[in-house]
Amino acid sequence: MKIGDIAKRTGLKVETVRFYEGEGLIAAPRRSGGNYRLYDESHLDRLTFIKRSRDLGFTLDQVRDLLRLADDPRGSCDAVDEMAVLHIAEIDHKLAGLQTLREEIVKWGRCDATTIAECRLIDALSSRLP
Amino acid sequence: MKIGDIAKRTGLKVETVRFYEGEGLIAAPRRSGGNYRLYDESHLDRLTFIKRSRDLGFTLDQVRDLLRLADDPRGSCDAVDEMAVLHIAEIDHKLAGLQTLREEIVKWGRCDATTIAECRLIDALSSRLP
DNA sequence: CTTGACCCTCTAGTGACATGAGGGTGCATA
DNA sequence: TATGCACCCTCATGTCACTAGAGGGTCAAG
Repeated sequence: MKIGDIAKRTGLKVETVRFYEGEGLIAAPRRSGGNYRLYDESHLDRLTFIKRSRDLGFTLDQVRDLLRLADDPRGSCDAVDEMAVLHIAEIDHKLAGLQTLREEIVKWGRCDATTIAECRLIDALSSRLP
Repeated sequence: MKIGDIAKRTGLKVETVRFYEGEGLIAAPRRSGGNYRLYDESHLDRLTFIKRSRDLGFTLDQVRDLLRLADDPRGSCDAVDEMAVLHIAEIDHKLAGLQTLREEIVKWGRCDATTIAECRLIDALSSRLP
């Protein structure tokens, strides 16, 4: 598999795959005569793991941790569990923040004024902080 | 007002205030004999506006637009309105994404396995993409 | 007169890539 | 054989919105 193929199969961009290699998240693959990267199924598995973890919102550092844990089949599952729980807490925090924010904006309602001078949105933004 | 005072009153960090000046979001204030920045109420207003906009999730470029609009009291309010609507749409998109993500993680349930080899979380992450 | 809180400029780092320059490879078609 | 085209390579730099640090200066209180 060339880098374009594996990118397509994982849903990553070509540049991102190279970036992950530079970051040490995946091993450098062998090269073709023309110096092209050649990947096999093990790379596909690893990149899939990374892609899914990233899609779930884990940072690259967290992905590094998950990979280390996943690489030891006899290790304990507890650490993974803990990461998931913490991650959910973070997501809930973000959800709450976005909800509040949405309500804030909706609260302005549609601005029926015609000029900026009477615009409620601009008004709300201009008001001094409490 | 010195930079520390205005930072406290706006809820911004000192470095952020200087950063906004460098970015041209606020005018450079006059200086004291000792080369300290000295701010007045107009700076306070503008920084408050920026801070509130940022808290609501607008990017600095959007803040720039909002400032330009706010600076013309006779201008039309429509553009501001449109930005708010677009912004809400973006927020809804993010909310939906986070919800899905949360469900994904919760779906794994608590991992009652003891070793990584049986861990459902690791399993879910390893599975090939559809 | 010294201490400590505050201020200054300038540079570099963060996360997770994206973009572009300037070139090489490999295969099909004219 | 030449040529076009899609794909690949490395290396450098840009993105966003700050944040941190080095190395210094200012100012009021005790």
